[in-house]
Amino acid sequence: MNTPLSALSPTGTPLYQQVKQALLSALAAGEWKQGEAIPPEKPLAERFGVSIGTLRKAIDDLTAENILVRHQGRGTFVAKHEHNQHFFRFFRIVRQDGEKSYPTTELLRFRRISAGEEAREKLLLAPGSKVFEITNRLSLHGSPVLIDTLTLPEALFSGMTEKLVRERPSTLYRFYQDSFGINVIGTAENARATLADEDHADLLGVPAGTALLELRRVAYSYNQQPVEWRISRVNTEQYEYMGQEHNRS
Amino acid sequence: MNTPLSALSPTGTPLYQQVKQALLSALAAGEWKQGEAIPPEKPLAERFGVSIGTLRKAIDDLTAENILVRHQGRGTFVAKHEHNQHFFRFFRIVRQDGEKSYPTTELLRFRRISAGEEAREKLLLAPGSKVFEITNRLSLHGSPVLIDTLTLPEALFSGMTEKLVRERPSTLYRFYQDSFGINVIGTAENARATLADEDHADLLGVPAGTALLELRRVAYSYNQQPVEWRISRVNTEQYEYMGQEHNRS
DNA sequence: TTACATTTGTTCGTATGTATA
DNA sequence: TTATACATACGAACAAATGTA
Repeated sequence: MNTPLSALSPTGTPLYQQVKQALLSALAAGEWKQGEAIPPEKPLAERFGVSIGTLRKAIDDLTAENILVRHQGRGTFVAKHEHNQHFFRFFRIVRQDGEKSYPTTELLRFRRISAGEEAREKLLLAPGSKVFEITNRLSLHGSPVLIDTLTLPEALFSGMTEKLVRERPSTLYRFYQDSFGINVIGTAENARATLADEDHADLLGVPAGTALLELRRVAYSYNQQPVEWRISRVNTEQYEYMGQEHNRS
Repeated sequence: MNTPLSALSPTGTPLYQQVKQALLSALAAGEWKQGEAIPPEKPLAERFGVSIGTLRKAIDDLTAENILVRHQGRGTFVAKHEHNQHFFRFFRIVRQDGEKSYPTTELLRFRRISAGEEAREKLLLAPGSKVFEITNRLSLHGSPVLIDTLTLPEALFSGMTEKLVRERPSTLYRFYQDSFGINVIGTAENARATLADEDHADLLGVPAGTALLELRRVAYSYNQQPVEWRISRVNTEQYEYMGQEHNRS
């Protein structure tokens, strides 16, 4: 039996937040692993010396933060951050009728170069820093729809090779996580319209001068660390970029 | 005294969600205006015939959605969506160096027409419904940058005239609020790339065939009620669309 | 299929603490 | 100081979902 929390931290912070911290500590200590169930509410409440309601409020917070997942009748589980769904959270190109599908990727080019000025600015790199530049073609429903040009700091992705990229068994962001320990947790994205140059027109199978949507994205890891700078050029004849909905109720 | 909710809707959806909907209905009916306090928890709980805890859970949801704001010791207030900051929350065009500025607007056209198919779909209107169609030109730093085509259901904006639009002293969304009691609390936005037609080229002062960013937006009020359907065509030679940042922590 | 035990979900009412006017 | 209002905490009861015997 553990010491009641309130005895350790008499006042100041609410009890349910102390419980939340205690749960986070237990998680960090590896007491329960990803995908595993944590103990039922009643035993946990007893362990921490609080009422069920207080324990539930702590768990409410943790589920809101996607750290725990509750399933009525089954239990409360440690969230897994490895679902494909999660990795596709940042892919926002859909058909104009709204139908979503998963893209297939072709690696077109892999280079190790000195970072250009814009890449250095976006990735907070010093002049002369080396980066990997990767060009991919993504297709939806069998037709090429967008060309991605990725820039990755060599410092963060040391050991990266074309072979690794080509043979990765999963999505790119999953690959970052599994092979380099880099978790993409957010992106900042801007959009412009451009005309397709010869190269892009060829790659997308459209005439030069076609209007393309140009998305410029920085992907961030913890602590706002930029880890990827990406320019996507999208043929929006049949597809469109689905913006995040703002504050709907 | 109102009828208890549970009597109207015996089972199925949880009580606290019924309370939440009832609160949203009261808000939509204008029972409390933005910035005003709603009644204290206890009277509200009695009015809906539920316990304080259930009422609080409903309000928890609404505060999480930024529809209500709680202040300990003062009360619970209808969130204000009337700060300039907020109104410009939905204006996301910035100069490519990142500098933001406020646009100036010119009214180019005002019409009352039958809603087209796409507008009907987006605004959930019956065939034959009348709408107001308003075309604006927005300029930044003195140069025209985008053409907005707005479609508004006549049913929601009855009494709308060109004169009112032209002489409104405030932003458009503020105008909706003050003159028609319509609160825009969210938007869903998609993006495509198009080529400028003759009209848009003239209005924006660019050659026909220039690539334009086309933003298609539905604005929502409470209960996902669509209130405005808008197509913006943006000259992104010097400006760009600043997407919402996704989930950074 | 049925019955049952387990676990989370919802709702209740009460008491006490804390912030505000 | 006092009254009001939201915040926290408690525990009990029943509902709903799940898995298993």
